Amino acid sequence: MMRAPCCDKMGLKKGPWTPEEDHILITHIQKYGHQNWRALPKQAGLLRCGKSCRLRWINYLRPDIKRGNFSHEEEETILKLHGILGNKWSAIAARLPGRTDNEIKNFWYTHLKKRAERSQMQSMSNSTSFPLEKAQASCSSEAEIRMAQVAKDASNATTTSNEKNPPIVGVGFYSTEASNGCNEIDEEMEFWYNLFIQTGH
DNA sequence: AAAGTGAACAACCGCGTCCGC
DNA sequence: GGCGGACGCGGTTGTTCACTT
Repeated sequence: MMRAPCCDKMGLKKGPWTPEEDHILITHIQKYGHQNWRALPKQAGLLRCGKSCRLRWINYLRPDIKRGNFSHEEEETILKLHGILGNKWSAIAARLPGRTDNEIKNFWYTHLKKRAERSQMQSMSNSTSFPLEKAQASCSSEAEIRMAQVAKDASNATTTSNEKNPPIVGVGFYSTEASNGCNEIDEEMEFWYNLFIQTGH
């Protein structure tokens, strides 16, 4: 199928948004809403493509956006949800009110990825005394199975396209818990299971 | 003070899916 | 049921800024 050209149209501005453009976009959306992103820039008198407007609004101009540093709780939540959901940034963002998928994605790649990798390396070295595979094999609890199902459902509910992402395997931060035994994993699973239930999935 | 380097963040791009015609 | 426009998502790139040499 032929894809309609979007941002490559001649005459459309690219690059950083100016305060004036932000003001125009905010005013227009507050007045008329955003039923049609494609038509919006023309109606508002912006030399931007609809995609660019949408991104700007969703990631920075929405009134409910929470700016500033991530709290420790938010960090932990991202780490855990990423372990469950993988790179489903929109699904993760849905569990963090005021945070956007782009913000979380950036935060992951600049901060948390290294932490998760360190954690994984640590678990690798620990695995000589207590192999992860062994732990996982013996810990394939009912809670774990439920958790996988819930995570899958939650992911499907919030996003539809994602064949590209690898299967969700909690090797990263879960592995450290794995080395401590099954009970903690079960508790962890139960916690996140309950969280999903409470949030409606 | 200038150059180099890496981290952090903003924005763009391509693709898959949805949905109306 | 097929087509095509629009939207949303995730990956990637570009830019800015802070820090080091």
